[in-house]
Amino acid sequence: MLNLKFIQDNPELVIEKLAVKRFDARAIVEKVIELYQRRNEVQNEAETQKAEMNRISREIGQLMKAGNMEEVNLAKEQTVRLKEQIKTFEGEFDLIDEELAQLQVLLPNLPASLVPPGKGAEDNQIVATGGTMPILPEGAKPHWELASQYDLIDFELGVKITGAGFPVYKGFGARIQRALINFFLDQAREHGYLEVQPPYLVNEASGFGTGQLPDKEGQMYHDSTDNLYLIPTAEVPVTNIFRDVIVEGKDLPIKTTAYSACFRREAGSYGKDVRGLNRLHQFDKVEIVQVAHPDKSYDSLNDMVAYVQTLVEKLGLPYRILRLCGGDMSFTSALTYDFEVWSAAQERWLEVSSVSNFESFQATRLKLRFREEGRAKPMIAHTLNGSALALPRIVAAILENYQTPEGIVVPKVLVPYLGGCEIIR
RNA sequence: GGAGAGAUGGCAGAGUGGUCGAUUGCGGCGGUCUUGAAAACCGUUGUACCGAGAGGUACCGGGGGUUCGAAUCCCUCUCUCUCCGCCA
Repeated sequence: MLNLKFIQDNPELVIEKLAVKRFDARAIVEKVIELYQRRNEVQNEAETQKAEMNRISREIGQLMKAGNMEEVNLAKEQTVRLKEQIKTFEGEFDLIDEELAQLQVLLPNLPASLVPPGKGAEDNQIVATGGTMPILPEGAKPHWELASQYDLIDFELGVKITGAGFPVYKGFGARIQRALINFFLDQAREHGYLEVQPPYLVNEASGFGTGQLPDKEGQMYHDSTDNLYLIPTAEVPVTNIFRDVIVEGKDLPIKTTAYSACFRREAGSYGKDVRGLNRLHQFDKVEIVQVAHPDKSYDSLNDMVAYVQTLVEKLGLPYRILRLCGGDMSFTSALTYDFEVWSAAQERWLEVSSVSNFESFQATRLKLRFREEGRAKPMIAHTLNGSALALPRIVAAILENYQTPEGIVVPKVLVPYLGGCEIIR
């Protein structure tokens, strides 16, 4: 979320920047400034009174010691009115503070200056492409048919056990999941990321910290008995490692990676978008997260994009990198690059990674700060994350792009992870 | 799930109603001494908000209450530990 003081000092900048995200912030910004000023006034009043109250209380202590009960009672009378006034001011303060907090979370993050204007997906900028489009054999099939032909994934069985969007992977289908997870984790580790295994359920504070709550509540599965949320991405538990933490400036950037299953309700999705592996309620993903110095966070972003690029290249998948336009960006992001791979039989691009710099937006919620050497006050850090990578669409692209009349050819980098198997027949 | 104990600053650990943001030790930082280091000694060492500043306010797991005054008393929630039960 945006810092209140920043909003107060830069109202026009906030409004202008958020217009790029097609968000009309004027009314909220004006209200925030008004409330913020009022809150400070009330705070000043309340604190002046409290100071007086503290003074009298100390005095009473002295008088009691001296045994001067008459003056004690006199002093006590003084506090009655003060107490009431303090209560009134504090009540108003709490009210305003709550209202401010509610407004504050309505404002999206400001887009970085690189973010192109635009409404939706069609306005995203293609900043890089790579790989070569495969020439598929006669009678090439989409991945859901291949999955069933080679008995790799059973969608119907998943429907029986749970429901749509919860496939059962079998045999090489299951092994290729495991292979990809290990491949991605090994790669991340080699690039300096610390591997962690986070919880798959998180509490409300964590959901708030990364920005899923309060507004994206409907996208997460929720256990109401214990008030816990199933994670939609490892970003949530991993980033929340750093909630309420002050790190050393010299340790930045802090690079963390985690594999997790991800759970998304995906309310409102339908049609070809949810066919086969295109969109699932449960899927596997390896996530990379960085905590960075504010001056260096765009270096981190570039570093992460370059890293993800090596992954899709090693898998031999044709890909393109998009810089998302204002209208297509997430609420929390300042700059996002999406990776898409070509799904040759479906003849469409599939998003397999989204790499974002959140600047101080998450860190402000998280109270994630760092201490720079030689500087007294801790400062808010920057956070970034990216998929590296999400499995299902990678699997879809591999199945489709690597199909031959003899079977599915295994990408070279995965062969050692599949016990030397070079083709799935 | 049942019974009991507990939660204090980076860590350990005092403090059971009055000047306590908090004794002390360790650790960290700065200094003296030393060719350098260690040891010893001296000093310093939380965060947030308000304020131009002086300074003020809040925070002793979270929330609420009693009181002129709460780390300290009461209620409640969460978590940790010990024992019992159950168990991958």
